[in-house]
Amino acid sequence: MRIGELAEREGVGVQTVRYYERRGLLPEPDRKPSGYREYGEDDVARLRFILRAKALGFTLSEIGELLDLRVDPGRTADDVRRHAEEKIADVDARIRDLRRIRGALGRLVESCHAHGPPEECALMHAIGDDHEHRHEEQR
Amino acid sequence: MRIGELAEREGVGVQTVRYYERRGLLPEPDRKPSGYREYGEDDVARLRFILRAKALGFTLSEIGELLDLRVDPGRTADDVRRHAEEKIADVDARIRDLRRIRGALGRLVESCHAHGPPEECALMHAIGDDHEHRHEEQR
DNA sequence: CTTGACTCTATACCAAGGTACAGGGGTTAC
DNA sequence: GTAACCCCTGTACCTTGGTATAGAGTCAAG
Repeated sequence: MRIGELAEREGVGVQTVRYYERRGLLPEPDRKPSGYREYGEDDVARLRFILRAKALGFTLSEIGELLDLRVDPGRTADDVRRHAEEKIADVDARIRDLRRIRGALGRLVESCHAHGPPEECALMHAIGDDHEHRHEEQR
Repeated sequence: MRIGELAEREGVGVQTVRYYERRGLLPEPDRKPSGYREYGEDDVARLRFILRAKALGFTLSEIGELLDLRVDPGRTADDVRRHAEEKIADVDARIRDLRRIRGALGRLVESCHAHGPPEECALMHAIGDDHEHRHEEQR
């Protein structure tokens, strides 16, 4: 398929697809004799992964690192494993924080069910009551 | 406490704190006669919430909406409930996606434990095998 | 009573992640 | 063969979320 179809299938602009290629997130595709880029289903899957990971708060650089965990002759399995374990710790921390927010939102909805004006909200405390938190996380 | 102490306690710059105030994420604090901003523990908690939510991929605008779910005379409980339910759906979707990535990373580490070169990676499929996905999510 | 570290406002600048031309060529349908 | 519509490269521009700088006031220690 051509770039327009790929872009439309994932709901982004063609410029964005070319931008991801420049950033090294998408591989340089084969070209038709005309010079047109030619994509396959693998590219759709890869683009989809990029978009969802982005919505989860990963930067494009981090997404690049995630994608680089894939087969790459010249890297040892041990190296890949270490990187993957770092990412796992990061992902686990995000899930924990999201669950706290989720819980607080749930309680907020509960408190709104019966009585009139909304109650004091536990949202901030949900995520703030943990003092041993990673400080490098400020993107 | 003054702005410098607040900023240092959460590991950001004073400019950032003032920027959040301009964006309406932090309330305008009381001022000393000198004009210096004066902060309390509530502000620390609120700032911490903002920073963590940001690391989870929420934009500053979305964080504003989350914070606005708090007590605000003039909003009905029903209104707050509806907004909170939207946020819950969003948060649940993020947790689902993160768990998929987490699972795929876990399998990747498993595959690296015993044998030499890393195996073909299921990372993309982990997050891509679901065709009824929200398309407004492209931030 | 001055020096150094902090604060104030206002404005300018920056990086990330796109998005929009400009100028040119390919492709397909009539 | 000529519209209408795609694609190409290259460059310029935009928004978000800050960060830095300029010029001036404040505060505590010595």
